[in-house]
Amino acid sequence: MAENSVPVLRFAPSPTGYLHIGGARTALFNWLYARHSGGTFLLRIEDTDRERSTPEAVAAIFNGLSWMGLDWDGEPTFQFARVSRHREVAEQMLAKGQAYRCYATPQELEQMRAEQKAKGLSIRYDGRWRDRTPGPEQHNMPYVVRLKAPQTGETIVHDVVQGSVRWANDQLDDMVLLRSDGTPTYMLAVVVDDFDMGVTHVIRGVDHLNNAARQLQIIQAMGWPVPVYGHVPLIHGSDGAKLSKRHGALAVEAYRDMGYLPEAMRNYLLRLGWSHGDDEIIPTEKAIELFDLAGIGRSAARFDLKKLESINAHYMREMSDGALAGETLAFAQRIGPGRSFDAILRARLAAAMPFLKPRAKTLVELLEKGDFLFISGTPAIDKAAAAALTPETRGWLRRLALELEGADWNTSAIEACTRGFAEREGIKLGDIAQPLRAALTGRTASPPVFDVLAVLGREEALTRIRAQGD
RNA sequence: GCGCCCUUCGUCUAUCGGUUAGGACUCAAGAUUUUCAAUCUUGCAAGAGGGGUUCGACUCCCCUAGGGCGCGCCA
Repeated sequence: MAENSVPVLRFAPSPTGYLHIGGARTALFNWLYARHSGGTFLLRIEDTDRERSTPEAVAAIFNGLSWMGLDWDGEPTFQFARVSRHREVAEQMLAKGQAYRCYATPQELEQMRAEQKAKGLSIRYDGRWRDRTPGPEQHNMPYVVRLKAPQTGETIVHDVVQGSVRWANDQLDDMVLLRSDGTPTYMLAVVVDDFDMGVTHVIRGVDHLNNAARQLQIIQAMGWPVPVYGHVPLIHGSDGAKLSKRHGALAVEAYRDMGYLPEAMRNYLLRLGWSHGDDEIIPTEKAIELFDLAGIGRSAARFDLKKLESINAHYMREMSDGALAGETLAFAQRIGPGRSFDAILRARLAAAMPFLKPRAKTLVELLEKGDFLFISGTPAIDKAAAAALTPETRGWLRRLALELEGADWNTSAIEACTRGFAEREGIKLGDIAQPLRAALTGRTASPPVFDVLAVLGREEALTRIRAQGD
């Protein structure tokens, strides 16, 4: 194991779809460890499956990682561009007798598997061409190159999260290295690329644990250094089943559009499977400082939107008013193209932020709760708010507006004025506060009314109150 | 079917043989309050089952059950 060198980590997704939650966490762990250890974080696009790889998916991966704030070092590697190198390694193995040509046809193999299944045997290649020399009838026939894997003994993967996992070699068959069209398989490509890129730590999902054994056999055949392996548990849906489309949002960009902050996402994903004592809120900077491979747990975690929400709410409250306002506006413009905000609206939002942000768990909710800020004139009055506007309360509003005209326009002055009004009218503050809130926001729940008055400004506020005054 | 992995409150987790099994989310109650939040306080809630090992097991071993992953000329 390359212990003395600077760690080289990589994230190697195949571009066949969006960047999903599980991939994002794998990328996060790799990134955190690289940043923690002063190592390198590389990105490799595994696009050897020409059928399923798309440029859109490549873009989605770039965008997803960028949104997550996971920056990679150097230019991304595209695996397909390296096929000749992969082939070269396969040829070397062939020359050294560590691989062999197999002329079995797909149909033949299919039949073999069917027979194995019928007999209740485990399904694996039976090595029919392992020690067979091709005869004249094989001349010009298509063949694949297979690894001549050891048949006795065992292959042991020393994994930093799973421990030492061992397979009896007779459980592992001779895998295909080169397809009949001369292109490399994933197993070969991964090993060759990791070696060429100097990858020292392979951190990925447990779904690759079995692959690690097979890849290790190739590495051993080539006499290459063995990377440190770490196979992290998968993320499941809230029902405990494998995360799939029926669980709804899988793409990280979907969470961006639901109004989650990348920092919150990082914190949440980090805690899914990794812990540091009782720490829950771990900002990225702290995470880089603390992250270690030893802290990764072994069991699968369920995705819990409520907790993500809670963490997101925390980071929103922590963010400075100006920064959050900027974030919110940018978000609003992205999800609602064409929506623009003039300087007055921007200023209003920033001013309202201190009492708006503790009331929202996502940017979407923030925008929704603050919608009364973005309109000019009378807000739409909802049903409950309408009930607060009776002939009697409308009368109060009309008279209050008169008094407010002369008040200083800041929260405490407005409050003092209103309290004085209530006292003179012989009513409780709450009696006037609710109709006032209804007139200003169209709702019965809102930030403190006096703050709303202050933020809206004298003109706008009085217009709304007068509109509801009888 | 075969191989490998996993199993502490509903969820994420702490515990690295000796704790009243801790924290967080959720939920409930209370405090605060012009509403709703935020905040604070309190509460509900867990070692899958069965065997061992040990003076003593959530922790170590075995079995069972449940769940997951893999078994392609996909990655």
